[in-house]
Amino acid sequence: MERYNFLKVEKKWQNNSLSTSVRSPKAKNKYYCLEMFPYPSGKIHMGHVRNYTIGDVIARYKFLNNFNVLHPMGWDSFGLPAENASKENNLHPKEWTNKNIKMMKDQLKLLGLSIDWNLEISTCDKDYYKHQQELFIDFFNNGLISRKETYVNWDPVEKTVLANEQVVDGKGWRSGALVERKRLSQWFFNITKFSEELLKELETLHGWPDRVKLMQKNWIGKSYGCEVKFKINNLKDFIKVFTTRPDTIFGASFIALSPDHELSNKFADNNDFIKFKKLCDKTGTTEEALANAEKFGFDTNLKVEHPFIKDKLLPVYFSNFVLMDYGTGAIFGCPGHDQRDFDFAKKYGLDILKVVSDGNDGSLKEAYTGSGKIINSAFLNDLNIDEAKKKIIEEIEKKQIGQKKILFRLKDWGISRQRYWGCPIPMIYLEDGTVVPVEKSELPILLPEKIDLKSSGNPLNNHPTWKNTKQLSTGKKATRETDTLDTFVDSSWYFLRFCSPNHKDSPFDVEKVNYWMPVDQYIGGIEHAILHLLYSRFFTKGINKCNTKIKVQEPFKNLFTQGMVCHESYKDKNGNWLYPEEVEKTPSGKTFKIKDKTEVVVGPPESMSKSKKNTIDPETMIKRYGADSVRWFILSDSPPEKDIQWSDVGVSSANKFLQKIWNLNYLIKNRKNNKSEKKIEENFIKKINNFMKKIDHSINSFKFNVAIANFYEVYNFIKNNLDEKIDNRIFVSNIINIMKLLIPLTPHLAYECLEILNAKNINKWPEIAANNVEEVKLAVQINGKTRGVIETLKDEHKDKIYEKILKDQKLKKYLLDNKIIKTIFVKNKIINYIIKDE
RNA sequence: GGGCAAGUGGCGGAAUUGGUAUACGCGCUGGUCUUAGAAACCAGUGCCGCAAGGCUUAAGAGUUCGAGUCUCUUCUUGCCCA
Repeated sequence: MERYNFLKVEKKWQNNSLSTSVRSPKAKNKYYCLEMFPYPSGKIHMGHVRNYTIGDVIARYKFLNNFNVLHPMGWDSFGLPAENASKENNLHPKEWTNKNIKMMKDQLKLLGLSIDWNLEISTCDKDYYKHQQELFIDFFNNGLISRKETYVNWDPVEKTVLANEQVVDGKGWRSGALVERKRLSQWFFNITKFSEELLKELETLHGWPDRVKLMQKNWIGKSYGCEVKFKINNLKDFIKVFTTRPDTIFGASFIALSPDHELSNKFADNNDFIKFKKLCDKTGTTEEALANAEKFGFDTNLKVEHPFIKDKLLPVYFSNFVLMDYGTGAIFGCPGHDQRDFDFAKKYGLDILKVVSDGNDGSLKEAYTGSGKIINSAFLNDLNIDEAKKKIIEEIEKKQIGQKKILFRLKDWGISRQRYWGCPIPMIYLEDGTVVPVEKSELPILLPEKIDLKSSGNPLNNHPTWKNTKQLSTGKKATRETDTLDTFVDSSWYFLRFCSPNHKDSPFDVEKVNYWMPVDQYIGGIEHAILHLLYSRFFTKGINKCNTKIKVQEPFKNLFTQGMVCHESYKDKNGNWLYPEEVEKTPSGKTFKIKDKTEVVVGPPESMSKSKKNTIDPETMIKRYGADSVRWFILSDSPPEKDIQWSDVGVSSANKFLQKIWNLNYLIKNRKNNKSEKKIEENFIKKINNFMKKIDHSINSFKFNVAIANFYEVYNFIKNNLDEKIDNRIFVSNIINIMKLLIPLTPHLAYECLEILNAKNINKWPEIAANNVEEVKLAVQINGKTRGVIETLKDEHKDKIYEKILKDQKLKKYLLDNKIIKTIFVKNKIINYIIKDE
């Protein structure tokens, strides 16, 4: 017997269109299978392997089930790492990126994926970003883009603006630097115009995990509240505040304004205020940063009148925890029932009033935000919170000092980045100050080839000539926008471009988009649950608005979020991280460094990351065990939505099992034609069909680990039946069916085995009989406890079953010695006798 | 602090959705083969017990003829939001 040569076989099938294409244009139904495209960092990692293997299983499964499958791949190839790499080794970002793409593509090909490489796109390619610029102009002309001067999160290390969601714990997500507030003029996508739609249509996404929908819902954050005007004492002016807790208005003890509130103009020359404002700039702009930061304020010495308590005056402060772009930039502070207000009141010695009963009589040690009856609030007393909200809003509206208001937490999407390696924004500034888009005929606005990335500041702005231009229609002098687009823009429409990636005149061929979209199955990491998916939904809606011929409303019909690939980490005695290949384990469980035999500290399994060196290189594994083994292992060990722990033993045993399948195939090929016996054959066919049903069901419902368990079972079954009295033609044809089921998981091995068995119509999922069960195993329970199992015919009557049970030595004693009070009978499943001692 | 998941052998995990708990794999134990090891093959493997049998799905209660699955309480872990 020849040993399975995966190197030879995998190469063979990776170059055979029978096994690489999943397109069948004549098929009745289409299926768009998409995995999140990678950033070309240089090498694929195990996360990619998992993501793309899952996608490949689905694409192949659908193809074999007679779908015309679109399964493309591309590169999210703009972004900062290319600039950093360029600084380090003097390689132009474009060259660095394209070199990485080439390497990663070669690696992906080793996995044997059914990707249609003719559709490949790269977002840094001018043929891609040209169309992105066109979409930008369309969005601009349709009022979906605006320019606003706002405070932004400024990353002082990367010297760029960060979106709120790129700020984690007050630090830049990539650099880790403390984020500062800076006032800048920025381009924004007006995603908030779709707040209501983005929220509402979540309900139509039945194929999305609930938790992703919930995360988006919370992110959009619709809240009902109310605006109230507080009259400034001795002045005619009002301060308009927004609150989601109008029910606590009787507990108000101060007004807090954002440092950017319009009233701040009055203090522009006040040195103390300027100092205070500088201090505020050190706090970030995220809600989280504001909540955690120490609260401080600046007393305006102004007072406002309480609208419902006669003669009560409230002090007005500027404070660092109120955001200008949420609500009106002003709040009333109710220290008793909001922790931030509580902290502030403590610091400045302001009143802390209780207006919602917490069930205790004593004073509050922290803000009480739970439910309870309203107290100390005149006409609101004894109402619960919701009733009080309704009542007070009525009163506020009656007094004409405010009204009910719906507010969203979602903010417009700032897209300006002060970087070189991104899509140029196709806008120009005329000398008279007007800002207009360039003519579409001028597109693409190309990035300059020569660029200085080593000086600080915005590289395009530093460029000697690039920004100088003229308005095409008038010939007027103009300056180009020198910011580039956030790379999240690039990935917000690539799934649409894949439908017609080579379409020249416009971003997409409408007919093809309407045929392929929506994506039937989108697969990627949970880390994109909010941003990428929300932006993509926004883009689809925006495109819809600009081009009414596009029919798609929601881009991703079904979403699957796979778990991470984890590995334990290793540290030597000096605290340096070690790669797994630098350590060795003794059978007793000790781990030591191979180099000097010193002991190593083993950390818990965590997501693979370069910084912790707990990575396993996919290419090394593929070369050692074969792509099929790697695919098999990564599918087998855990359900795909959960984290998986990488295990060398696991891949190795996957490899052993695939060798066993190969050996079995060889045995079948050379099997002698035994005398056949009809009953045995029928039973064999029935059993195989049951296995096929299980496997089909498992793959179809994304339970790949279960599918693989089913394969082990059917393997054991076939192996034990090799010498049975089964005609060889029947034997082989059934095995061929099983091998076909193997195609989605381990395509190379499966195609090779099928070829050896002379299978016909290889790319067709076998027919699986719906229900061929004639005999069933029925559990026999006594008082709810299972006491045995009997075989019965399907749908057999319970009296017959009773007769059968009486023939069973073990079971009959329970029934004959006792009185049966009741019988619960569930057809083909259980029979339960309730008995009583006699 | 709030919300959402989840908790099953030594380990990864299964359970057709309220109906035989622990499938399948890893590991381990014994055996065959081998000069030896690796590989391969065979057998065993939830716990207690010689056995008959009993117990067991984080802990406790409840609903039900019947609960890993449904309800409540508690504990633990993870994720998201503050």
